[in-house]
Amino acid sequence: MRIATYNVNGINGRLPVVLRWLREMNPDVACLQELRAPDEKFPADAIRDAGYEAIWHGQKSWNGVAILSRRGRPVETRRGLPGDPDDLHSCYIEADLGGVTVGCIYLPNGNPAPGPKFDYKLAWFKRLNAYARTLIKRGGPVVLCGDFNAVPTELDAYKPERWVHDAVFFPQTRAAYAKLVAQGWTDALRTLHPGETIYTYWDYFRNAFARNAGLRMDHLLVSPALQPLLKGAGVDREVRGWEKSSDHAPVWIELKPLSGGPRRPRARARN
DNA sequence: ATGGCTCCATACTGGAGA
Repeated sequence: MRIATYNVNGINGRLPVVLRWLREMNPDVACLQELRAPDEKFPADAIRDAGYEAIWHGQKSWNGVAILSRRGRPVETRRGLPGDPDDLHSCYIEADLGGVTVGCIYLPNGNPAPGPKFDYKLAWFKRLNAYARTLIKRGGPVVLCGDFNAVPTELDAYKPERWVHDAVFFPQTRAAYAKLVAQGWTDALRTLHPGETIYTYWDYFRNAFARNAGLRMDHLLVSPALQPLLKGAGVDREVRGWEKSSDHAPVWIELKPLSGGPRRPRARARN
């Protein structure tokens, strides 16, 4: 089972790229961020024609998250993080997909930092961490993925010194991310590829992609119950080089099939 | 410190992204 996350930077402007990516990479589940479209402008028909059922939480111009599945309709379990009923930003949606809980995150960017936008980012991060802890305590199989707008370590940035004044690399941002992972989550990309240069974002300026001047800030975190099933992780890097690409590339994990339960014999292989 | 590029809105320009 392949679960992917992709910050599309405008679902309608990006639709041809997204459909091509779904067709070529064929993820079972796709979490999208930065739809930048209200609910009524989500291209549900085109996505259904591509073989995916979807749930989404849109917003005019900014933010917006969606979960797509080609293995049956995602069953929505939450939209929006708990802890602030006045927060109207569309930045979190969650679904059950065949027994796996998948949370799709668009963590606020927070620039300029310091300032009120950065304060909002840190407050949002704090709410995420509080909620993520309840997921860990519940003990089930969970994937939390998306654009965290957090660059975990210096290894995850080309020329990290250029980013020290940016909200994605601020010490408080990295500390919040480290605190989240320390709850028991496995950062899939980094755990399976320790020491490697892995980027998921290259800005549109300065020919950044061609120079591989990127950042790693799109992440897939798996809960302890899923960690033994994690068998692969990667970045669909070539998508970033396609015509009219997002500034992010899709990122994915591959999970072994969930067993039907501790006492149930393994199902016989289907042809 | 700024700009480079690209998206969206309702547009001939500006805000946000990171």
